[in-house]
Amino acid sequence: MHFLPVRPGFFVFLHFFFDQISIEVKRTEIKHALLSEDFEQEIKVMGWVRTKRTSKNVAFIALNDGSVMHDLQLVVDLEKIPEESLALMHTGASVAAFGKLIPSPGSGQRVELAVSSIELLGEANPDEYPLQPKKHSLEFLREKAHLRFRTRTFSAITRLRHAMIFAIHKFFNDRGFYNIHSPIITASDAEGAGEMFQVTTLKLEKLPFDENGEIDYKQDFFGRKANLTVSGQLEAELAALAMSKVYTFGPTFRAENSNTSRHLAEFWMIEPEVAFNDINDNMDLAEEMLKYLISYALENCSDELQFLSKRQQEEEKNKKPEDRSMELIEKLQFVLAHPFERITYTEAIDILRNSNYNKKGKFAYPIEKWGADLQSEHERYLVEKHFKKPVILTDYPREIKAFYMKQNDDGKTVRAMDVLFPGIGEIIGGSQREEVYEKLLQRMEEMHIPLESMWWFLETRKFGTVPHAGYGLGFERLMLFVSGMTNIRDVIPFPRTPLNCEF
RNA sequence: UCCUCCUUAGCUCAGUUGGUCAGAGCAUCUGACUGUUAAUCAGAGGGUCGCUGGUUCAAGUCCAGCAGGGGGAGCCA
Repeated sequence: MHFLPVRPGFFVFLHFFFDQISIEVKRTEIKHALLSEDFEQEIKVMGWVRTKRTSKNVAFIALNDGSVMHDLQLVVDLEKIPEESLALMHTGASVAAFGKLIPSPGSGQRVELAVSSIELLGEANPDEYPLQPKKHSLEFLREKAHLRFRTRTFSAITRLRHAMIFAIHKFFNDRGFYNIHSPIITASDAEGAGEMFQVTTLKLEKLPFDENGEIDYKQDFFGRKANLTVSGQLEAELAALAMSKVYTFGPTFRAENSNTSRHLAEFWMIEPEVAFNDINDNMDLAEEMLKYLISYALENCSDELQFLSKRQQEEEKNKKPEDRSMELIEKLQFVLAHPFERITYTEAIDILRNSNYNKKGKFAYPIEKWGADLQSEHERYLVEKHFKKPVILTDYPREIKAFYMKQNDDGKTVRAMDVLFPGIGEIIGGSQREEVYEKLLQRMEEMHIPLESMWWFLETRKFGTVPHAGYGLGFERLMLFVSGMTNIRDVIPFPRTPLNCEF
């Protein structure tokens, strides 16, 4: 808590000489003011006006500075401070207020600030300022991404997002993991994780060509073709095969033309990679991590979760009761209370094939034979209808999974692992990795992975190879689940999607 | 990229089978008001109904194209 380093009397003296109250006194954050028991010292708060209500003798300003969910109520006695001086303090204006905290006689807040002086820092012309003290659509706010931090919803999400970022680092740090900064720019285009953004300093309007008429990348910045990373996994593997337990947490770029509420062209991914871990250790780690993060949110962001829960219920009140989500906090506690269901792809196919949904033809893609990739509707059925809790699917057919996954002895499946969450779908994708040089090489050749650019990856299997496993967690998908939001563009400050790079 | 829906005042939305259909709430301004909680009450201003064509005596209302946005699918995290 920061209170004035001076006695009240001295401050009045100061204030007499310095009309600008913003200069001499340290600002008290609203978060701290709301918890304060000190009703003697005068404090200064600064923030943005949420609403202003005026009556004959008194005016109320709800002030927020982003430090906490709640606003501080400023009470202005209009006999001491003329109403004209409040005229420009509309919603969105920035204000510095000075006064003593007092216990609030009104309901709705414990304390409020009895304003002794107040100063407009920056006006927000209501004819132009687009945000109002009312509900705006999330679509509208996406087009006002520069201002949407000012809304309760986005300030709540921003604080929650920070808490989750912090909790991820804490989780891994507490368990002896090392954070690895995997490269953002890579020359390998072999991950097979999707279309890549190319990085170049070549002049696009004047490309250099070689004798074969091909673009001459020898003249490019790196002397070769380069891209933004689609995954830090391969580099994390290199680190894990020396440091044992590592994780990356960095931006990831996919140039897919994906237009869904679950995909971004730029997103943040957490990729732990652990030497000596097998697929079961991998599942344990994933489940422990997700539960840790959820309980961290429950313990540290209860105001935000309560607000987001109310927001979600308000949003869904027009839905049929059976289509409504489980209440947010209840949903999070439910996930904590139950072990994730762990089944193999083969078992999942059997469940789906024998389901009433399949027999009644309710699937757009009926389950017929083993080997087909599961559609979203199938994953949703397993998670939301059949098991009604998170599900970890393992041992997928090797034909539908990446080259680096550990091959099972059956010759048909690999030790892949997808964690499926209700409403989100795949929140984690991972696997035990193929550590046997010959098997990895063979699989890379079969899948036409360019070996010459992956020599370094292969060498880790040549020198001191060990079993290891890891996975990728889509950070924004975690945010969707924890916040109860439904569009991934609303849980990242500045979403990057096809045709959208405004802010 | 495919399917589907939407685009009316600053914001959220009503506008029934094409014919007083240019409306409401919030916001803004004016006034009232006992300390309010997205305050309340009364009044005022505010829109070439996304854009471009077409059908019709007549088009927010029907048709076509374009633009922007939503939801679903695929790709995946």
